[in-house]
Amino acid sequence: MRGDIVAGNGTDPELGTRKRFRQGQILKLISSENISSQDELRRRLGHVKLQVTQATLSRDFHELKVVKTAAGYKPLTAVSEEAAALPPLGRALREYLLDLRPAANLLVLKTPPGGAQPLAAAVDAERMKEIAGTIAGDDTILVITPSPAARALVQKRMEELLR
Amino acid sequence: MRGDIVAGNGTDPELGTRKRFRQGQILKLISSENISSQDELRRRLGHVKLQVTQATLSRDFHELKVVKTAAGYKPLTAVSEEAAALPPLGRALREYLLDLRPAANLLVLKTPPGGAQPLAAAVDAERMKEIAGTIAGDDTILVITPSPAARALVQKRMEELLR
DNA sequence: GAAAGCCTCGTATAAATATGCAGGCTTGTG
DNA sequence: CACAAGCCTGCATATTTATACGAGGCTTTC
Repeated sequence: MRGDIVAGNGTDPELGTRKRFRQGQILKLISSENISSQDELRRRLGHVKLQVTQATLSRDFHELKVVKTAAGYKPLTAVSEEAAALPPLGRALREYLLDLRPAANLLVLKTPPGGAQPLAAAVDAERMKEIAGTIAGDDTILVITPSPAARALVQKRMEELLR
Repeated sequence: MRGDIVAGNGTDPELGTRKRFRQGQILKLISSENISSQDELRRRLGHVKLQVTQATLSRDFHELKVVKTAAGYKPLTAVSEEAAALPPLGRALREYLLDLRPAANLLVLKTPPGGAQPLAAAVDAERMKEIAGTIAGDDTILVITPSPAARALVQKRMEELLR
């Protein structure tokens, strides 16, 4: 027996209308203004005659699939959810690469112990035509290209993937 | 003078290498396993000989633009960031629509007071060929279509946008 | 029309995340 | 070498978010 004044469906003429309206306002506010917390949003909604608690907004965000990003709250559509994942090689490089050294037509990649095999596999999987082949030990990979020019190209691509 | 044992750059052979490696592992872990908090992630990283605090992971997430979604942590690429926004009509409907009533070849939309004009503008902007025209008052919009069939189509589309 | 099932939502609080501060590294620079 | 600057990070804690619980309203069912 803690709460006293409770809401129910409030003054709803139709079922769930208040909620839907509020969620619409939420989407509008987060896309226009720069809101930095659910509590701030709660205060803004007050201006529009919508009184709710932070808890409700947390639930709304969940339903609307709104996430908090460095640049404010964003609705996450099905589309954008899929797009979220690094390409294999990019991920492998980030994961394992410690050093990348050019040597004429060769590229020497250093990894932590045991990292060479998996990273080499990712490089191979990329099937870059500039790569003649790879040899991987325990913490070192030799990437062999036909020429220094090709090597430069491969190197550039890897550096971009690391960004 | 609170902390005693502090990390600095640790055993880094190269500057910032440890950090990069850790961030790679983070991306790998969050994409494969189902991690539900930064602290859980911290424990997982322990298995791979990476000792860090939750605070550091929070900072890593920020740098990697990783956000927390209902379905785990996701890296937010530039691409997916753009995709985040509802189409105008969908947003307007969510924002204003209280009720949607069919009537022969007409569709009556109810909004909160003052909502009719903006919503009607969004409907007009959509330029659906099944819509002959709209008339908006203060809290009601009349959408006029040539036939009941066209009306059904428009209605269906709006309901989908609301879903 | 009472019971059961469902929503929606507030309260209180637990859980998760972000951050101010300080210290250890490393890298210049005079 | 001493000193300053910049980084990465831990610690402690402030801030933010999620949730267990229960209330009240609505609808459906017998």
